[in-house]
Amino acid sequence: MKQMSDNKPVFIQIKEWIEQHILRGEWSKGHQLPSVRELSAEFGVNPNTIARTYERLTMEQTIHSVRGVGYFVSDQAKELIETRRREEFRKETIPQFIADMNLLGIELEEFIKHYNETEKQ
Amino acid sequence: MKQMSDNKPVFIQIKEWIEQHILRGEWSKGHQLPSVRELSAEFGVNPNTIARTYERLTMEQTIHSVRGVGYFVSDQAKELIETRRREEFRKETIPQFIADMNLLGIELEEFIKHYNETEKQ
Amino acid sequence: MKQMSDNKPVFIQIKEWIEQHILRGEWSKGHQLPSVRELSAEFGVNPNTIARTYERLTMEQTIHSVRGVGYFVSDQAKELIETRRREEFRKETIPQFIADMNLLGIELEEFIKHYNETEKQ
Amino acid sequence: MKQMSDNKPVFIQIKEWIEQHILRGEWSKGHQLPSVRELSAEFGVNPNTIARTYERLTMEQTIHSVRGVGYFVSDQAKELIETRRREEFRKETIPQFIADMNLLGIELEEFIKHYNETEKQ
DNA sequence: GTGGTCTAGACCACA
DNA sequence: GTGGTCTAGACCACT
Repeated sequence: MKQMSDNKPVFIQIKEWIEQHILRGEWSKGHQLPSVRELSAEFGVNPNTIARTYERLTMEQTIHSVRGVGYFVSDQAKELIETRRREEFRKETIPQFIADMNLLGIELEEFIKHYNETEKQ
Repeated sequence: MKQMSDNKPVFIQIKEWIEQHILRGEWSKGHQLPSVRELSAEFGVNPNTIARTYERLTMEQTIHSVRGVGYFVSDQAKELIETRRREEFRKETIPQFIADMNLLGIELEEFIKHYNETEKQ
Repeated sequence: MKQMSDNKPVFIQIKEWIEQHILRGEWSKGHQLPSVRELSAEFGVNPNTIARTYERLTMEQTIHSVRGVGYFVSDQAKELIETRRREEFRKETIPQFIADMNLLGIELEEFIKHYNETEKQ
Repeated sequence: MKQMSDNKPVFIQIKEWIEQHILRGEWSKGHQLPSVRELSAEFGVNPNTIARTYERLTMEQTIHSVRGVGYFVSDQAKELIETRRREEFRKETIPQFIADMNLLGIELEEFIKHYNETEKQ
């Protein structure tokens, strides 16, 4: 059974887990997603929770359902996710991150060191 | 009346607003904070909400109360906040930030450019 | 409906009532606590009061919440409570108790007599 | 300026400070207490707070006022305080203390050791 | 005036 | 159903 972190709602965590697969190219367009039952078993959550995740992803046009068959990754899925996330990252995450660095006195050098160490792995 | 963003709970936003004042040195140790009623008027929220904020800050030993008198910034307040936040930033924020950069294909150069532009301001 | 003494705030009394259950081993790690509404009915207090109790126990890492599910006893709960209480007892309660004995002229023998009588019960 | 601990209301702390003097025999019956102004200066509190302390002690017949002269320790003061405190100590403090010892697994031997060490000082 | 506790009731997010 | 946040208003203890 997959492990989940705390804090975030479960259905958001599963949504992000799915988006990771798409972003990394592991699930490309047309790929069939695991069934609701399958995924609910894997995460140990109520099927309703998975249904809710799929519903949300459908609303965002990341996936689409084919009645009686299952859910599939949409054609534009990867681009949509990337665009949305990049924009948010540049407009909100980066400025906030830099503001925090300044406030806490974290130097750019320290960040670059962290970055390079992560890259090597 | 002070403006607040959405997303986060109000009492957390006010907590962070207070911590900013302390981190920036505007409210140093021994400084008396605005009274519960005063601050509730300033933010346009219920006094209970401010009381909750102060209660939490008290439990974190950032401030302390004197009954019938008011709330005061604790001696170790700034150090406590900085220590807590730096630890969280290094252990959680930075790794997550770098993971997102990689996932979204944001280059280190772009980040450094953002950083330098922010610095100049 | 459970009975409570006066003097102490209600939410503290309920907090201690919960800690007793944990200390006595009746509620071990992973045990699900009564829901906020359930306990508020049992003690005849407002749900907010129970929520406050649970919130404080959460901040002390004695319990933790799972949204939409409930509150659970944390793994380290018993040890945490015991450590905190023992420390307080040794550093504050015992010295104060002995000071009072001396001040009031209560002899050690009398205390030991009380102690042994209690033990037999 | 005298130091005060936290937690307890100031006027209670001052009340207990006065009672200590009487219990220890330092202020025997007929002894004139410090004036309100004097004591308020010594403790660094508002004169109202001292007035309230004296008022309470007067109500409990521990002291009495002579108009235009000051406050004096009553004849039965020491006995009154001792009786009240001893009763409370035997009926409430000791049983609670022993219950806590059992709950926290503090042995009688440890208590006696604490007791003897305090005695030597 | 200050903080501390509590009730009553609302609305939201989550499973 | 669960917890989480917030408002409105009350009463108390303390300075």
